[in-house]
Amino acid sequence: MKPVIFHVDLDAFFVAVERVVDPSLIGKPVVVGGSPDGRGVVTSASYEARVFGVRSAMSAAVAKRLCPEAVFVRGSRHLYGKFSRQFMDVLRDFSPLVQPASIDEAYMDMTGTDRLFGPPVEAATKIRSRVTNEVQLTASIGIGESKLVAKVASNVAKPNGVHEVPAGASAAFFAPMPLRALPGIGPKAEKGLRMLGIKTLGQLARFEIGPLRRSLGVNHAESIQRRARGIGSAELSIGQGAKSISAETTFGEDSDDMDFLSGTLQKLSERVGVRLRKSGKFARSVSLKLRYHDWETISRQVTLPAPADGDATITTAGRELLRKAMTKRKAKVRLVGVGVGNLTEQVGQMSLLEDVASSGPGGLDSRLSGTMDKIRTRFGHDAIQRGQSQAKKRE
DNA sequence: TCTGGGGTCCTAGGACCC
DNA sequence: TCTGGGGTCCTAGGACCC
Repeated sequence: MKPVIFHVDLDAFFVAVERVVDPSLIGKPVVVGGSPDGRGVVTSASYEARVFGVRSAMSAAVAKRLCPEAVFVRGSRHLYGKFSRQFMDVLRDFSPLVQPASIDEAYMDMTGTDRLFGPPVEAATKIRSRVTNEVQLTASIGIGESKLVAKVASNVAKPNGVHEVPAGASAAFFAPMPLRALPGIGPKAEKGLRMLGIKTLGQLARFEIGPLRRSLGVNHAESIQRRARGIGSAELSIGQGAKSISAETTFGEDSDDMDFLSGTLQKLSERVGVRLRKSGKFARSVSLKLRYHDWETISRQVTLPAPADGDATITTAGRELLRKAMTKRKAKVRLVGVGVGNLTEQVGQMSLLEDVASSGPGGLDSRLSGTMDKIRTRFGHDAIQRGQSQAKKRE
């Protein structure tokens, strides 16, 4: 049986949620994102704002210049998470195979559901009306024989529509499209391909592999060309959870004050730690990210002696990386970030020789952090703080 | 115009082991 | 005293996506 994959994508998600909460925003140009007076960028713009050229990822200051009458909204992760969960729950009523791809989109394997919901387009209509009724948001759905085709099709369907690409018609569907329509071709790849005279996916699909390899690298060239021909996987990956967890912040003003940087790093580490413990996993590595005033961005990583989930372990490792990095390049910094990676589900057998009393799983740091999580859940995040972060409150 | 925050995947080099 | 080849782990950086 030919696979039937849906890609379901909420329309202008952040803006749409803000309008559910505050209906006075309906019909106005709305920009969700950072402050236009500081270093904010646009996360999402309503269609009314897009008319003025406002796009996501552009600086909020520029957006304001393009569209002075736009309403700027800060946005709340928490709120978006709530809507996202409701949305995913609706999808799971239609198929057990749902793969969330981000906060506002998911793939569904709808193969063989005809008898339950009718042919694909009819099923898509049912899903969309349930999303509208229960989550108060509109969704667009792309239907194809692979995740790749479904994803591109949902973009064609936008806003508030359905687009089906029949099995076997994928290559023809892609052929006239511009390069950037293919997920995986960004600004760099587009530039390289344009220099070869390639403008459409059809041209890319037929192009000689030799020059493509020289432009994109051997592996990338072959995978991009395969995708341009409409060939993609229909396999959904379900329920693996995050592979890394990180938190970062950009300062209002660049700083090279070690006390300040170190204090910020501790707060970020605690935020990461809370999410890590919530996931039930343990980290085998800790990473630091620094962006200097001149936009040079570095990352440094260490592997921990044993998997850990405690705040102090993350903070200590991050501090050590920070100290080394700032010794090597002492310049003002605009962004600092901390992350954990190589997450493991289970804790291996601990060697008796290993000193894990303080940092390891079930060790002092892990248990203390867990206790702090419980207190924070009951009384709020600021109810309790570990030693050193109190003196350094100056964000 | 001046660039957020959260992720994923890939590449490439060096260390280390057999 | 002139050095192979394969595999795995670790680290750094970059492209890309939402």
